[in-house]
Amino acid sequence: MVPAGGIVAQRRQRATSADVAARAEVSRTTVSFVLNGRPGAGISEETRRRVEDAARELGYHPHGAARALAGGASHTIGLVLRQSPDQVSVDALLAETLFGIGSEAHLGGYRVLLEPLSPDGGHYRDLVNSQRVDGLIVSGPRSDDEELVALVNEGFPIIVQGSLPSLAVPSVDVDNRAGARTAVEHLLELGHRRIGCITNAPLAYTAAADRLAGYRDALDAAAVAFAPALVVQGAFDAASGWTAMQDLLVHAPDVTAVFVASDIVAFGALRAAREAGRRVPADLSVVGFDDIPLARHFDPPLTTIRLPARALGAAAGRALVERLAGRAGSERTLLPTELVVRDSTAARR
Amino acid sequence: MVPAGGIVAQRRQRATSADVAARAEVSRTTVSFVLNGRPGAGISEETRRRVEDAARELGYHPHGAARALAGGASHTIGLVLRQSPDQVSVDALLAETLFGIGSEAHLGGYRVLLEPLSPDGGHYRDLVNSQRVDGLIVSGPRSDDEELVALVNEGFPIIVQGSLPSLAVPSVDVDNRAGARTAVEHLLELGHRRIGCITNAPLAYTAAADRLAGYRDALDAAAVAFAPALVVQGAFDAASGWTAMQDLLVHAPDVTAVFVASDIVAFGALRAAREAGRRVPADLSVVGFDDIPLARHFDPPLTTIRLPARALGAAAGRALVERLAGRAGSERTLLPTELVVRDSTAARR
DNA sequence: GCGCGTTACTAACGCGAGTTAGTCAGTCTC
DNA sequence: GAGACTGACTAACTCGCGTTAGTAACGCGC
Repeated sequence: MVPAGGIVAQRRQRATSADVAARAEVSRTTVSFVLNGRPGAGISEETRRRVEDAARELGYHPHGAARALAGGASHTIGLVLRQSPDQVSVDALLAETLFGIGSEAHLGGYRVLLEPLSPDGGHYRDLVNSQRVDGLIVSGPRSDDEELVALVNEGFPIIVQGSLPSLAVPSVDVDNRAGARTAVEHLLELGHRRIGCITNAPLAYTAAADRLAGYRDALDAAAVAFAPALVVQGAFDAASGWTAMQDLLVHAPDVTAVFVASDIVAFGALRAAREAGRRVPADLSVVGFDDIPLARHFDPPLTTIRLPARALGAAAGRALVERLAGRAGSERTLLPTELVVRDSTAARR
Repeated sequence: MVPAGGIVAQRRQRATSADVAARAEVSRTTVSFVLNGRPGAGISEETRRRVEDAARELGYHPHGAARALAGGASHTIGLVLRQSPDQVSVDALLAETLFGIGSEAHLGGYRVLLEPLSPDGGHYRDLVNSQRVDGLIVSGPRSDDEELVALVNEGFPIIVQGSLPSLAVPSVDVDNRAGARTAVEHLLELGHRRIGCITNAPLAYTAAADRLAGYRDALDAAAVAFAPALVVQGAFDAASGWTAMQDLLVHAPDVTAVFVASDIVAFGALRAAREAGRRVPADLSVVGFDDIPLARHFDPPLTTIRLPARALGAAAGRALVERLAGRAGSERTLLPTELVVRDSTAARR
């Protein structure tokens, strides 16, 4: 029968460690020792069992805040997400990244507190001040982020996801340069020599500069002269790729291949190529970068460099967990990329 | 001079409310009253100022865990993110959604704790048990989610983002049905009468069923007979759209327009149309749904229904905050969509 | 000059854990 | 058989804050 008083479900009173102690007829200290598997604490097998049984029977779950207060650690890491133009492709892979971070955090016994910031500001300092997080992962950092600089200088545990050459802080990123190099090597192997490059963003962005450097690396290694006229800057979106490819085909009509340092930009570039009457890959080979989910459905399906989003998140999470455990990891982790060959590239005729 | 002992920056000892009290020469209680602006507590202007000054000078920030423990509320909401196939398009808009949730949570004084789950399982019950969150937003729920059912029955504050008709729980979703209707009305206004429909997912997904219902609504209102042969099921990705459109054009070659209930699926459909020699929009008008960032760059730029991702997140956040404040909101919130006319639709010739 | 109501505070308890410094009984050593 | 040691626990303190119950001073009415 439903007790009088209403339809609201009775909220069973939470069991505390004192309840467990009472039920197991031991002290709270013993409960704490048993449940936290404290090494070196002499606990008899019999007592241990009694405590564990009592905890189970009462449905005991330690109270997070109490534990944080007493233990001096929140067991929580903060994830600062900054929405900025260079993130558009990362956005597409955001879900993957989050899962990566989350799974590693869990392995280390941490939860993830999210702090989404608008591009033009917003503070996360308070997360640190209020001791809500033990460490931070800052994604898409800007070099003019004073909060970040201050926190790093104070020695607060931070891992940056992305690149921030101006600041000495451990970071995790994809190996943009090596990835770009791989992309261009693929084109070289197909016999192309006049290879254009459309950047993913203005070169002030390190990711863009790095990818361009990878392009040059590949050319240098193959002893192909670098021609500045073959490089056009894109800017995050497909529209920029469209105009960039138009430019390129006008000023360097003899290119037989183009490395476009972003799938989204490449999407626009493909269209421009089509409109200029160049068949891809028959007349023009195109390699992208990122491998967004839609890339396999481009027309033609895009050969590209896969950005390991989940692994990236996992690496960031792991690095922070390691750091919090006192094990200092490497200062900079670069994740390898992978060439995914589809139908937008072909041997030079 | 750097003090002996190492390069590690001195971590200034955090100030506690007791420190503030000492400095202001009042009791800790007074500090608490002042800083929490407690109504009805007689505090003289002079004292208030002394406390505020002391707090500022010491750089005092209340300790989150202590506050949670004493206050009985974590001031944190949990966000459960489930990665499932029907989320692919939502994924593309995930960043926006997160910002929406985050900003509303902040307004209500809450932080967001993220719990990413794999499609095949993972638990979030523990977030609740450990009192780490005061409420939950569950995104992409499944009707067979027993944890969810149990928590809802216990009266735990939950807002579902998406649809879950089988469970009586407050939810927030985009108005799929009305959006689809708008899309099809647009086609009808352009003079089309043989209008196909490619669903975004199998009809077991409520979003897919709702969008199909909106399609029928529009036809009914215009007294256009519904023809089952004009409906083909898509399944999340562009490949499914490709085959669906091929099917449709074979079995109903006389269609002059198609409503595709997902931009990503539409992307594949556009390609199939092109390959079948149908020019869009001259021979065939296409309307999508979602307005993913890339839609404006499709070939042709896609007319579609905008899914207000940020507003969706904000609505979910607001609903939960309201609920936690004891103000019961509506059980179900449906957000309006907006027709975005681009170049994939034209008047019937 | 005693009670009553304000005003402006404060002492002390409680939240639910983790942790330090024991206690106490039994065993081993020489 | 006194002292050292070990094993198995526990009393009591701590973390930083919110909050309840109370106090002390003051004015006011009669």
